[in-house]
Amino acid sequence: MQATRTPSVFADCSIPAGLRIGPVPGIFKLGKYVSDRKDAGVKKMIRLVRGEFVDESGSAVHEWIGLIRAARNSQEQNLEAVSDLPGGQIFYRVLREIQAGEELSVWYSSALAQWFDISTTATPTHDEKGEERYICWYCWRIFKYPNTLKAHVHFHCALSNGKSFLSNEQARGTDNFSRSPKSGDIPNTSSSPRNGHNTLLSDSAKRTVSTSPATKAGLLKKTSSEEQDRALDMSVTSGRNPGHIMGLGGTPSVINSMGFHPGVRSAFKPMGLSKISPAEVTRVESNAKSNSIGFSKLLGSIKSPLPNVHPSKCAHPMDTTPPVIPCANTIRGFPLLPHFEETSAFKHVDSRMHSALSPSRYSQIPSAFHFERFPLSQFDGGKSYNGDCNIPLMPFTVYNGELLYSSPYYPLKFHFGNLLKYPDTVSYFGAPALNPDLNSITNIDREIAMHTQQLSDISVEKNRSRLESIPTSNPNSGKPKKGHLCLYCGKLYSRKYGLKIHMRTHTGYKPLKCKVCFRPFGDPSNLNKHIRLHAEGNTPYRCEFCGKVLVRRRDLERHVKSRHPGQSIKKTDDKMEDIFEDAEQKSDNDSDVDVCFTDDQSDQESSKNND
DNA sequence: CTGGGGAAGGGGCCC
DNA sequence: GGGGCCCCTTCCCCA
Repeated sequence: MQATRTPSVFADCSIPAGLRIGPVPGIFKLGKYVSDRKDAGVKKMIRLVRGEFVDESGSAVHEWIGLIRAARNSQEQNLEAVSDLPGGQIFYRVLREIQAGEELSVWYSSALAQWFDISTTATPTHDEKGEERYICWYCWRIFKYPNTLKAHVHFHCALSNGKSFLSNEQARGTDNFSRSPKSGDIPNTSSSPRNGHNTLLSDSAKRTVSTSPATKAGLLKKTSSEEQDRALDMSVTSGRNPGHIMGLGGTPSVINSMGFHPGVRSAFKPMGLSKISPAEVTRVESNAKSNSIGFSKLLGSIKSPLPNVHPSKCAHPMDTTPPVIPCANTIRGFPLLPHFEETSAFKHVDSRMHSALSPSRYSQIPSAFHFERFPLSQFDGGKSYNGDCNIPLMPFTVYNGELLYSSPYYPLKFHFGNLLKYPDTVSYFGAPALNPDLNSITNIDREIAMHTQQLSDISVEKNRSRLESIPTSNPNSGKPKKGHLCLYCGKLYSRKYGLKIHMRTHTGYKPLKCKVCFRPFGDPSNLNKHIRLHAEGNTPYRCEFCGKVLVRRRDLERHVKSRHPGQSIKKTDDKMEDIFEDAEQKSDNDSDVDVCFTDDQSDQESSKNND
């Protein structure tokens, strides 16, 4: 899915430094929607008229201030968000003179960043090209800009709990960042803004918000549009909800006691893997497999991984209350899945997987909704229901002999499309994993852990629309569709292999590498396509009108269409066909022997070398 | 306009 | 025959 292009605010005239814009209405969530990529949206021009900022239609500040983009770094930042009092009204202060035509771009002042528990620093690392990159030491995502990383950690990272370990130095504990600044000088009041991203709003809650004092005061004069939502996420609960996340930022010791040590490379692998011996992994896997004997047995074993939490409370996995997680393979409360194959996510289902998927979300989804779409009979006797909550842990259905889990989630691309790819095929643990499967487990588990949290941000309405597009075996919908269903996005594939490759788009697992440039690929077809690029001059498509050589038929067609309008490509050119075949054969040979290899193969090779 | 990658569908081979 | 896989091709998106 392509991200909606949102307007951004530009200066229509020069704006002198020191001026204030604001106040910012609504719940302040600056940066929640910032990404490394900046879409070219509609320009909203603002100017100073008699000392007041208005846009081209004369609208006052609160109408458009939410459209001002979050700055990705200090270079593009020309405003800073400030507040006179902790928890008070927030304004944007002009840091330097803004030229006419320049985009307004804002980031937190230091004080405000502390108040919001957002890191004030992020130390870059460098990629293989020497370009600066910012790594989230929780989930290993890589960002181009410091602020996108900060926002990621604060708003989105499933593994950070919103904490701010951003730089290598911080991660190693060489400063005080391991301690939430908010637990210090600034009191952690119920109006503290952090935590919004962990909440999910019911309709009633939305109504509550809509009648909040802020709304009544006219600050939220207009219903929040998508655009305004970027900065003023009004659709989520604030301090009015004394919810389960509150206190997270103020209880760092509890979090740390869970054994996570940012920056220590083993800190990630380990939560899932270091504590599990290969034998243990095998055991868990075999358990899962044995469970697959009967779904009723499997489903009946589903329990919350948080034994201290009464199911009726439907505690969120991010809740800080239960620091003790009995499962060995967890990431700070996010259970890691046992070893399972890429495509077997619906095959070897472990009970903890389901409980990891944030039962609290379901606690706020009208249960009738699930019942309606997933009749009890489809849940294998209803054993997937939590008896105390009377809420289904996961909408299961069994179809074609496979356990289908109809994801109520939105397509994941929606969430990750703005993020840079992280180095999927490199070893995260300093050295290549001895067992390639373990490496893949890590990728898959990490992805799932992240997806779990990312997905928890999604509104019920989106879930509903998503669910409605999921193929079901509903007798009313005619002949049931056959195929292999993707756990994540609900897509149906006619072939299992197709699903396997597709799953890699969710998990990020890219076992194939170009041996020339080491670029990783998840899809062998794409690797082969890529490999052709290395076959210099040996490309099969040459323009018969100008001699230009192109690597794909599409390129040639596009080229002829644009450069030689009216001309057409000959249907088949024997000579070209020969060249193509030669190139193909070369490519095939190369791909078998020299050019591409999988992690497995490379491991075999390395082990041979070691021998 | 062009180059490149992501994703997916379908044909075909091998076991 | 079915499963797994490779490969080609196409479409789409993006820089």
